[in-house]
Amino acid sequence: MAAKQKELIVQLLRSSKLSITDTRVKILELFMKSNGALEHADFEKLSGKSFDRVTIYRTLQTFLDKGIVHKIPTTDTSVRYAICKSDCGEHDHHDHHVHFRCEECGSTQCLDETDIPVIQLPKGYAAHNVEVVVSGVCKECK
Amino acid sequence: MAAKQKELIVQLLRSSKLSITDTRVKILELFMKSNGALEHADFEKLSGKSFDRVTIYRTLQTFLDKGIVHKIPTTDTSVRYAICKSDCGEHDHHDHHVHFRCEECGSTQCLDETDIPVIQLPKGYAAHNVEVVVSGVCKECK
DNA sequence: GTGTTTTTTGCATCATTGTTGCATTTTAAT
DNA sequence: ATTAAAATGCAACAATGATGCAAAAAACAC
Repeated sequence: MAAKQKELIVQLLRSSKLSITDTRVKILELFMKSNGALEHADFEKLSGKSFDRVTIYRTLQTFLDKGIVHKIPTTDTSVRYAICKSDCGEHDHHDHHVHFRCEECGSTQCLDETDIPVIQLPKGYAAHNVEVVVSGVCKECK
Repeated sequence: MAAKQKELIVQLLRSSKLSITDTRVKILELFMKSNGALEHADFEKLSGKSFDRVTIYRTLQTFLDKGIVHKIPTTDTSVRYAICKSDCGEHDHHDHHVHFRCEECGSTQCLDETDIPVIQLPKGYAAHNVEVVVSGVCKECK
């Protein structure tokens, strides 16, 4: 089980041409364990303070650069990251799914099955990426 | 012109049961002058440093509480505010339009004419609010 | 208008978040 | 096992935001 997951993580890092380090493996484990988005503070808590703040920042930035994770828009100063399930490459990164923020439990989830609609913009605007964040009550809290 | 705008601002503050102060009037003027979203740092710059940082924070929070402005989601730590054009009340606040973030000039605009689509969520989820942020190139930068 | 009460502001202080430079450690490659 | 490259931890710093409290300004009553 855990060994299998570790193997997956190693593969993922290899295919992104990243060295295998404790921090990276641990952070990816945390991503896979949680079914929602995580923010920086979560990693400090969940990892049991074993990693330096700065290392976590740099690790998340590296994962972003490589398209392993993506950011989710928020209306506050928090920065939330979710792991990319599908076809996010290093250079052409798009999230083709909706993000859901539960007002009860505060969790943020990726609704992978829910496609984002096509938005008809006014003349003169060119769209590269569309982010949809729905807030409400999730199925666990209902 | 300017007198007329001032009058509008006073009316707006009165109808929200807020006292008329220099800071509030100035910040609302800046909102009306700019056709996009503003963040805290903008007010410090645009107002010519004449107001205290804390006062600006508190003023924006007050406007949020009263439904005069709303926040726009971002993927970084910045918090962007836009003035509510339409039917945002104190308790039932919804933005029924799309936000556009230009990758060239960095501005964020409200596309008041562009309605947000209805999102079909998975079973068990209840939606209260939907935020759509499109990024790309705006008509000024094209 | 004047005086009083309430609200707002400015300042000092503190907490949190994120960044950078550099020495040390770890990983990868030979 | 040795060496070169990359990642980490630490110290220091900057930016953002919050809170308590005294001074100033606005609103209200007269």
